Amino acid sequence: MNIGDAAARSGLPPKTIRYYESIGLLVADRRGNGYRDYDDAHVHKLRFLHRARSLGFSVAECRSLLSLYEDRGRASADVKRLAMTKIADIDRKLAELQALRTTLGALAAACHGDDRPDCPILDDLAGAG
Amino acid sequence: MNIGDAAARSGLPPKTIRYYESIGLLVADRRGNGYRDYDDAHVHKLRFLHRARSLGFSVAECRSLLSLYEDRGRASADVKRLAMTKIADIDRKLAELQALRTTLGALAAACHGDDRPDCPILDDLAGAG
DNA sequence: CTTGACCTTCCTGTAACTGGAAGCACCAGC
DNA sequence: GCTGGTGCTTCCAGTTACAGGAAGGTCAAG
Repeated sequence: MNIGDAAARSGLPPKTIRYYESIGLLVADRRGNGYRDYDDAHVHKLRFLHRARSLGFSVAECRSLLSLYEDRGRASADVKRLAMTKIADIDRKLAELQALRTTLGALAAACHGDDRPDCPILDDLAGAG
Repeated sequence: MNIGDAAARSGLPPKTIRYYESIGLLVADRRGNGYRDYDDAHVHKLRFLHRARSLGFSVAECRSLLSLYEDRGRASADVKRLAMTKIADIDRKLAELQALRTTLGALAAACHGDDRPDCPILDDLAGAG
């Protein structure tokens, strides 16, 4: 099938699929006219990549996951290790964002937000840096 | 003072300060030898930028904040609006990350993580995309 | 006078695409 | 056979917010 159909079935835009091929992540076959040619196995892997990306795995991590996926004899521990690392990353980001949320929330709450020039938000930015 | 001192006092690397100047965010004076020259007002604004960036404001938003900061007659409502938008962004990201965290956590918990090839994480990636 | 630290500009690379231009392929209709 | 429209190809540029590094000028100390 053409890249457009593969895109529709995988949920990834054609541009992204070509990009993945350009970095060697998933290379398609070619037909006589130069068009890329996809079969169900390709689409399956594209969906795999789509899901993995949406779960926050980087493209580099997707490359590992894909090769683990294609390796019939791999140990589940290898996959779990990647997942645990990713979870730790997420927890760090969550903590950071929550701290930001708290700080900004407090500043916004302290700001009366009317037409007066006095503003605790700017005061904080100016003073606490 | 030289850019190195301004960097030390503001907490921003010289590279970043030059970058900010290159995009017109904060332009320094120049001395006869071509060196950038900073005074306390510059350093103050650099610290302002440093703090605002660390609070998650984009460089574009920092530009707005800085011009609001320099505008003695601005209304605090303008600043608060920016902050509230940013808070909404943060809340969206938090929700996304928490959903990721839940999904990945469940997958990792279901994976026995030993040397057997059976792996719920890969099964999910393969099937749920 | 030399050494080393600091400054300058410019170029490249990062992550993961997205948008757009120029040009070929294919199919339907006339 | 020709035309139109859609889809495919490649390649180039832009995005965000810098970081790394090269080549070369400047300055203070010894």
